Amino acid sequence: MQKYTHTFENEMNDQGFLQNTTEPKRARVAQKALKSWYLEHARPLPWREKPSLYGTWLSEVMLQQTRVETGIPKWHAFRERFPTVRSLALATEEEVMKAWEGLGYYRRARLLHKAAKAIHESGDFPDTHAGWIELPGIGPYTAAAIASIGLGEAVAAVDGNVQRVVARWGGIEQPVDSKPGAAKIQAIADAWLDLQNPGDHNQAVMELGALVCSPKKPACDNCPLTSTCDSADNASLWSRLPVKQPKKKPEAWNLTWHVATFLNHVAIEQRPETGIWAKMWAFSETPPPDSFAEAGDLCSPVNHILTHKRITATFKHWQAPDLSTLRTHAKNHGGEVVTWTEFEQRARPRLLTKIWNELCLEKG
DNA sequence: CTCCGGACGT
DNA sequence: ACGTCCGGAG
Repeated sequence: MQKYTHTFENEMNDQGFLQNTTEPKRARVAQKALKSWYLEHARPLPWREKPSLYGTWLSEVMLQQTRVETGIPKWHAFRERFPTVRSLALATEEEVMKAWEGLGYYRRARLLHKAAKAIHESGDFPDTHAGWIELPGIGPYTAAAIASIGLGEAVAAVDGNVQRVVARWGGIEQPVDSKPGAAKIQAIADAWLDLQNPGDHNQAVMELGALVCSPKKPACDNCPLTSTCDSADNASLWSRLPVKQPKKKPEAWNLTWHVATFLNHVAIEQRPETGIWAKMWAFSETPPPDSFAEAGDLCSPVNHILTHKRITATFKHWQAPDLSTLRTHAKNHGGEVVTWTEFEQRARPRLLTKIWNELCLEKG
């Protein structure tokens, strides 16, 4: 874990004078400003109200790759469904997946469940950063966030918000996702860290990234760091930062789902353990045998754009001659037959839930 | 459309 | 170091 050992060398300022304030001083000035700003501007987020390790852990995992506004209602619903880590540990994976429905990155739900079992098994939550990072689904950021917020451990948490704030503040031009770039970001984050109050400090940096130092239009006028920030009111700099390594284009993907039905019953299957929508419930990607009557498309092709795939999904409708044929067909694919209403209880990809009413309307 | 965002498997 | 996983906002 990162300690407060980094030191900066003295630098010339842009007037060419040797600065009488060393870089660590500059970091302390930023830290102080951040602290008082946060006292005034921290949002009343639900997991901050009655903080608990369980609530903090859940919020941090949910907020990996998920926006706060999306996370809030899901966090409440999840806590209601699984009030304790024990109840989560004793739940089935199916139930956990269902509670995660719509949040995306479904592996997070399975890793959260695995971690809950490990915590339940060991009798309590880990009480150090080192303990947390051992758990499934807990990486460097999440471990640091939980350890600082929940345990008061002095570790700097670096997420996307922090990368942006720090890269702009320090004028870091290297890609933040490269090894040298990440090291620079971490060094500054470590130098900023408030050792007395690491949890609030980390949240302050992230809050600043969310509320003020936003990706598109940072509000430098309202920023507590303007006096020390390299990018303050410098659009040609902040608009380029943070630098990220170029990402490859998503591939186009045509997906055909074969919707085999008999009256209000439908054959469904659980997707494989790996790949897109792992272990979510959907339709078969292979057509049923000849005894099924082709009944056209259930709806016009649906476009669903993800970062890594541009999906065009077609829903081909097939009518089974009778219920037992439908059941046999489903069973051959490791699937099962349910009513549409029962299907709604399963964890389904967003692509399905977003056009669910159209599918049901046409189901006949 | 473009951009945003952590963990983990390879 | 790079690819794979999702969904929502602008």
